[in-house]
Amino acid sequence: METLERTSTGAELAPRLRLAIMRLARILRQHGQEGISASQLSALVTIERLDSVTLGELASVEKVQPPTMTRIVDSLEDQGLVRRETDEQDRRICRVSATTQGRKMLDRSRRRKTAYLAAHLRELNAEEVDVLARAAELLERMVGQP
Amino acid sequence: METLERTSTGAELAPRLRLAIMRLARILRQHGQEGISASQLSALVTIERLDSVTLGELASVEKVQPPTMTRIVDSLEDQGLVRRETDEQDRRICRVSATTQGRKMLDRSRRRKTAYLAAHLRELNAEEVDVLARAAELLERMVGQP
DNA sequence: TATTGTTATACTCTATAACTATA
DNA sequence: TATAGTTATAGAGTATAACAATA
Repeated sequence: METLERTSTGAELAPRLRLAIMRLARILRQHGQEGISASQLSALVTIERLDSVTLGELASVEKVQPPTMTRIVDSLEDQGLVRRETDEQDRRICRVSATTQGRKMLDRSRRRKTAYLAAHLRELNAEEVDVLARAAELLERMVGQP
Repeated sequence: METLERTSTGAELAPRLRLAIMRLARILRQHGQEGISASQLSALVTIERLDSVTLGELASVEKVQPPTMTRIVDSLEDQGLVRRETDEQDRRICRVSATTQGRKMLDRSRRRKTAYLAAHLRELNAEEVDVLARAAELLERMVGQP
């Protein structure tokens, strides 16, 4: 053996991985496009996840100011994708949840992105799919997913 | 052995991979932030890559309309990050290239994203880094990189 | 006359400041 | 008086339509 295993812990890997991830994400974003804007879609995802979330929480999670979230929720509500409800204990608070129609739209958007990815995964052999499956686990750990 | 290897070619993998990629990309975007807007940064990346690119090509690659690209290049030029030059053969054409300062800004932005990723890669063992290195190759192939 | 890029104008998305309703 | 959300207003960013310069 000429040398030990390269002890690189990502110094060369990081820039390549970064570029590939960013490009793939951009492609997936384009394929997920429904009729709604990126910020509306993002908010809808969060609304479904946190269900019955207050407008303030929502603004904070989505990193926009409350007036902006008021507008976003307005337009989602106009499109029948979410529902506003006044909190019964504290009537200043407004809770937002996804309608059935909103959930369906999310499903469609996800399915399109997934379909794009799946189509490309089909071109790989079993061993390569396995590598990506293990990579997915590692990436999930990295972004703090359960 | 109870069953054959699952012959899944990504049907279960695709949604997980999609989610992990999108989240990581979002985190990296936040870490790369310099003082310029996302569309300015994106255009600058393309300008550096295609060097001496015409404004029309640039608009087409970045998927914006020419007037929008005129604005973006205006502001990049005001900040000293790119340079406009009139084509000598055809004086209708305007060619754009990155200045030294523009390239430095790209380097900084990339270094920050890379540093974030590298920090997380350091928490992995050699075998896991290897899995991600192989995954990077596969993702590169998937997004059509050389 | 056709093509490349720019200017004029309008619409969307976002923010800050001021306001309303409730606690 | 303090808090949750909304309305008013202004600044980016983008698009389409009209224009200028060049081929």
